[in-house]
Amino acid sequence: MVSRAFPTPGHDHGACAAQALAAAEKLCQARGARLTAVRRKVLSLVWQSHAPVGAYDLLARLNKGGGKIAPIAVYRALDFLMAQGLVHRLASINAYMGCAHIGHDHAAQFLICKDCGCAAELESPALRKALVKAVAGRGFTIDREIVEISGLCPHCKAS
Amino acid sequence: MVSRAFPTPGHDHGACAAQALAAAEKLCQARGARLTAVRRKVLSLVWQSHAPVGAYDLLARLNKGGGKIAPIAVYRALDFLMAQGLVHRLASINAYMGCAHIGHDHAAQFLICKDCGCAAELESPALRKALVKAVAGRGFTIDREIVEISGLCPHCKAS
DNA sequence: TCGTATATGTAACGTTATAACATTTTGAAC
DNA sequence: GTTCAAAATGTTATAACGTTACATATACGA
Ligand SMILES: [Zn+2]
Ligand SMILES: [Zn+2]
Ligand SMILES: [Zn+2]
Ligand SMILES: [Zn+2]
Repeated sequence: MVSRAFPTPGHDHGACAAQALAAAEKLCQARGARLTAVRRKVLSLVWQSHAPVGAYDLLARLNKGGGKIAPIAVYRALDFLMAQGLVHRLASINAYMGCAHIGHDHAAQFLICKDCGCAAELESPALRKALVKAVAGRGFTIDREIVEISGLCPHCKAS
Repeated sequence: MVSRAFPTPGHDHGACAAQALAAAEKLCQARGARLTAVRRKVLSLVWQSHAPVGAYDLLARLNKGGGKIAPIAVYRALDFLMAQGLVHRLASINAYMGCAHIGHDHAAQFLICKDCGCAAELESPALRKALVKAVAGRGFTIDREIVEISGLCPHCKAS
């Protein structure tokens, strides 16, 4: 499920994953984009938790059980998924996470917990606005924005 | 010099570098931090331009002329320089740039031009404030913030 | 079914960063 | 000045992340 709160340790994550996969399926169908077996598998692996996962971790999970998929296959799948807005890349930790706001076409901001490894999208219009405004005076034309905030999530802070 | 505008192609960059190196020297002295030969050299290489530079680029420049310095030496120097706030790392491009606001102890934001490769620090209190505010409601404790905006600088836009 | 565009397979390679351990340098205490 | 420990550097190898190049297979409309 798309939750506005930071992912709770005990939540029904099966629902998150199922919802995300279903939405992806639907979106790709609508666009005529081909969500192939490999891509679908990678997407489901990305959604195994709310902790962003590295490409080689995904690769290992894919190959668990004797597969021989090469790194490039994972990167190609991730490229497709990112192009469709189904997955985000977190530059600060070289990892990938499922998008919780499929279809919104957003420039997202991320919260990353250093303790549990989970991440969440902030998607704050106010922050985005402040950013655009801050840049405006400098004569700079924005193409891409990366906002990644690391720290302690509420659940880890409590424990 | 510390310029508030995006670095101009024709500016007196020798002055930028000289000022930055002098400030670094002074700061380290005051702190009792050891700005050794390697570290000073790396810092000066970082300041060769306003375009963030990769660690292996720095390594190549260091070894130009037959040196045999290993990668780890560059990373150690960069670690020191970052710890002292003299250099920033840009996660989105795996590159390093000199800090233009030595001593301010700031959480900086960066503008990166895709065309000329130059970068500048934004250091907008308003943006920082908006970010903190946006996160506030989520119960998240901020440790580190990464804001990297890529696009076209005013000079490249003009040409 | 033909032909082309898209997707995947295969192998090698490039780039970025760190681990582990030996040696040297530094600066202060004696 | 000698001694000693901390800090810095040297050395070697390896981990982690990502891409190039080219061959093959699959999908899908004409
Ligand atoms: Zn969940
Ligand atoms: Zn946490
Ligand atoms: Zn300059
Ligand atoms: Zn430019």
